[in-house]
Amino acid sequence: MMTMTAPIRILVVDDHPGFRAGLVAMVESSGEMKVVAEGGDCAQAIEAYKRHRPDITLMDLRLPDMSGVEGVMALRAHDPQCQVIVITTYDADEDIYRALQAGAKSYLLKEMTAEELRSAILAVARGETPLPAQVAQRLASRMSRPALTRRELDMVRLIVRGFSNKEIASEFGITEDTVKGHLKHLFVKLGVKDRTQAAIVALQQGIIHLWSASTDR
Amino acid sequence: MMTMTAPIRILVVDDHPGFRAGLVAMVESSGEMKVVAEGGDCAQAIEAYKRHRPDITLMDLRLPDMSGVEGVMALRAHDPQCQVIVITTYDADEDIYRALQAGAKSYLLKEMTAEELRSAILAVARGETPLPAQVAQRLASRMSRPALTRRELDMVRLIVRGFSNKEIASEFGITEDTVKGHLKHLFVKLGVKDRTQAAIVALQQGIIHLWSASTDR
DNA sequence: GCGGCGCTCCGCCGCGAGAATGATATCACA
DNA sequence: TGTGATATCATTCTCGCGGCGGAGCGCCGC
Repeated sequence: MMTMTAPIRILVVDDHPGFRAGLVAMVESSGEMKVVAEGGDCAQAIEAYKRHRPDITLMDLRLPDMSGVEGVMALRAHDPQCQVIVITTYDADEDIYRALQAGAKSYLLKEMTAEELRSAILAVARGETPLPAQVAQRLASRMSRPALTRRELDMVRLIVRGFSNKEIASEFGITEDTVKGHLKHLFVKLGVKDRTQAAIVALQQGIIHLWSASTDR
Repeated sequence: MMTMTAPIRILVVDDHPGFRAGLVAMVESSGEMKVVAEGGDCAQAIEAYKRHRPDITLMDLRLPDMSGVEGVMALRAHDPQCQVIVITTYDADEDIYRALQAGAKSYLLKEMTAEELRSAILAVARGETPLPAQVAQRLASRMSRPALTRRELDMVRLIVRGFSNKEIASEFGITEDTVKGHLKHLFVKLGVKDRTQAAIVALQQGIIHLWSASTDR
């Protein structure tokens, strides 16, 4: 049985040793919480979670082995009760949406202060889902935007990789006219006029990422 | 007169309080160096530099008020002898090139360990310019690439903002044919076939950034 | 059952984009 | 002085892109 005064036990997952050290310092500057384990990728995170059963997990979105969203889902698949707070530099609305969708309890930006971090951890420990004003605002803008269909996502992914309409068509085994139809809808939803702007907007909003669309990184 | 055993005095500039704390922890885990001041943007950095005259400045590339490259130039304009180490998540070759061009003595990625950081600081303090293998490799690939002219840079900037050839032409007061000519050269240099791919490649290589091309961020 | 939505396919049509080629002026540098 | 790089403007041509309208099919939910 956990008493009221027992410190909150925390797992930190980030591929930057420097930022991990910073998180540890911020967390442990107060006696009410302590870091019990650290990890640099999702595999280590799951391993550490099983061993230490932390009350709260702080997780970066961009990790070497898989995305933080996948990491959150993996942790929740293993323990649906786990409390994950995503901490990242990426404030694109789609990233926020997906992370919360995956089951994250909060979404913080790396610009946050130590006080903001600790108050968010305490709130999540109380069962709340605190969202900073800036993040909540971006999430709202995501909500008011029409969702892209699977096909439209396929389109924008290949557009960013430089595919022509014909190449996209043969990639999916459909007609070029069908591709044009999807693009038409895509442009309307993104509020753009051509494929180039569609690619840029998709990158800005976090719908796709350069590190997943390019050959390496 | 500084003696051999006096600690190296360091200024840390990063807009993330968490990462600043991590850098401080990593630096001060050894007695041979200490952080004498911190800053969250370039203005604070220059202010702190004038007051504390640090031996070495650790600077992030992305800052709220101006880019880290501008920050390096500003510091060196004030004191050409200043020793700046850029520390960033961005490993695009153009970023590396510009930072070193601006006078940075080293370029480290945030994935580095505490040991790598400290050895780089010691090396710079000795007058060397240490570059991690990964960074050196990307810098080399940048070197083997033809440099873009000023006009070609103008082109790619407006392409990323969704301008058509006609709009680009009127923006600069030149003919659409001239724009086409520049684009032709640009495509060859970037190794692409159309404006969409040019935009993507320019973003990947760090020639331009979404946060400087879009309306906000 | 029926409407709505997503996916598919079809036509027509205008325009912008890019390829090919050539010419001229300027400037830096050898 | 000549050579190369840069920037400018021009002509012609082809083709991919995107606009516009229509239409059939399957799935899901009310």
